[in-house]
Amino acid sequence: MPDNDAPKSMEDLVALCKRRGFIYPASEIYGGLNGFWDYGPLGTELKNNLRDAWWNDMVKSPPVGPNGEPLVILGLDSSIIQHPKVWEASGHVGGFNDLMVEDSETKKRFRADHLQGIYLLEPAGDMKVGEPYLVTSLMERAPDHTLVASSPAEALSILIAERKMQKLMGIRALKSNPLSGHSLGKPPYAAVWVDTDHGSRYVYAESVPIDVLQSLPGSIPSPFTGDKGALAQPRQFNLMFQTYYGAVFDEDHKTYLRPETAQGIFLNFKNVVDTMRVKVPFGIAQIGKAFRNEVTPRNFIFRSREFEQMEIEFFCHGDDAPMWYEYWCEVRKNWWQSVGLTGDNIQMRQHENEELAHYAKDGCGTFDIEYRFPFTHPGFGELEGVAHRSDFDLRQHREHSGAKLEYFDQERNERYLPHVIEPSGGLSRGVLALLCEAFTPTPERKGSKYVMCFHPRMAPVKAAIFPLVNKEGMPEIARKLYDDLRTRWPVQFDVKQSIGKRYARMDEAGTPYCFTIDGETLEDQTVTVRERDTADQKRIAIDQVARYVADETGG
RNA sequence: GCGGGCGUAGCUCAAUGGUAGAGCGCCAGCCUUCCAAGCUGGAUGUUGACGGUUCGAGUCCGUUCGCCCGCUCCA
Repeated sequence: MPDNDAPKSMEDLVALCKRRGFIYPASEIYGGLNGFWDYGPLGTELKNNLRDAWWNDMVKSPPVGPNGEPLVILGLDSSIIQHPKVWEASGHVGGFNDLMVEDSETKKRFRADHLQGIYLLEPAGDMKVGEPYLVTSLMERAPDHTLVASSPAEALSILIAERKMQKLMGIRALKSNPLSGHSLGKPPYAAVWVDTDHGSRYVYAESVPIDVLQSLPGSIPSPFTGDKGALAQPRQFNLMFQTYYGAVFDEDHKTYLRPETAQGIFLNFKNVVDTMRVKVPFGIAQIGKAFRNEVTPRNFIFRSREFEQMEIEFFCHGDDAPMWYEYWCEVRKNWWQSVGLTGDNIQMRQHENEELAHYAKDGCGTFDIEYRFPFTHPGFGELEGVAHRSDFDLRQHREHSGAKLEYFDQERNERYLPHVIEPSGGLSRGVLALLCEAFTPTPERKGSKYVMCFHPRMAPVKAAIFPLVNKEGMPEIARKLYDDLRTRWPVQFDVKQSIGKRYARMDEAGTPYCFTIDGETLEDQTVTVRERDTADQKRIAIDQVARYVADETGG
């Protein structure tokens, strides 16, 4: 079984994935494309198995709810390309078209051109000319030792009002009205003549130039905390893939590839309610591709630019949201364990307030289900987030589209926007977690260097059928067994080379069972079952093989 | 995005500026009665890409793409 104490080698895993047809670098013959990967034959089977298990367990046969009744979860498959206004309503467009600066402590962002500083024109004490000491921005009011304003003039008027600020700058008196203040050349938008401990001088405010932000990020205090050194380099956050619909590339037809599948569900909430005879609480589920221009794609398929999500939006009354939130955290963790992620490698983690996404601010929080990947070891990486999105999305779409999205609850005799609990899992990341969990070096075993210990339900190939030797009627019997099994499962038939080599090949593919026809089969109609993880063998009747595979693989 | 390392056969790696090779794997045949056994034969390369220097570049120089590590980042 996997040794969970030591991190496994990602390099070796990536090599095995390519060698055995799980995952290839995308566009490899052209040199590859950063942030994209292709699934090979075995990887596709693996991903399909994980996807089908989710769809079966969440949609076709959903879990039982707190009241003992099975939940109602309905499937959906919405467009990857949606109306451009969707992404304005969802909040994805707003913050990400301009250069943004992020405070690494609070995770808050502001537009770089909204960052404004108040400068001294002459040295005063420790302060130097041209270096920003107090910083303002358009963001909401910050802790008391920084200024927040929508314009330099406003910043200065706050400076006038706030005696503490004056103290920080060594200002004893303001001599002129800043709002009628001096023009000081290239655009100090406002200035004020002040008395300080070191004499009289100008103070003025202007946007902090981009090159100053880039060269001196450590010297600029954060507008949120006033701390220096917390601001990251300003950068363009073009998170979404732009595209155009229609044959003409015209700005009116610009839209985006979806960065999450969730919005398609919100767009169809009303359709589903109107057509499917459902009552709140219920869920809508969707599996599909999503696209994000990640700043730094890395760690194999963990952060790629094209990936696949498995999302449920579970609609409920706001009062019941905390209960459903707890419920889904439990259901989803159990599910990941059921597909083979067990032990200490999986954990739940509550988000801190600062890291909550924009849509989750008002909810009861976000739980991450995390997996200890080799590249995060001993830390963990996100596999799924269970978030309370409150009624944020339906409210946004109601405002932007004008559609009536309220739900009328007959039992409560109340019209309301449902709240949403969102278990949002990464299918691609799930595949990676399955690969990492299964990947087991076996230096002690003579046969194979690696075994992929997949849960039998997830294994891309369920079984292999071998004649022990390629003669004496064995291949014919093996072939008949193979023909029988292949209509129900992905199985392989192999007569070539030594039996040990064939077992070893199946170990690397993660095939859980090998059935071998040997001399004894000819006498008593039994075959050996060779188990992947232990290499143990036992005999079963040849006519029981199909039942054995069905029992062991859950199908 | 920054710094460092690395790109040669499917994989792991050789090859003073002078004819691109080995092992493993793969394929075929033989052999083989349970864990990459053995024998024989075979296929496989735009040396990541583009340009430059040179009589001649896998090797030197420049650019670019990709991968790995550390920062950074990851609404």
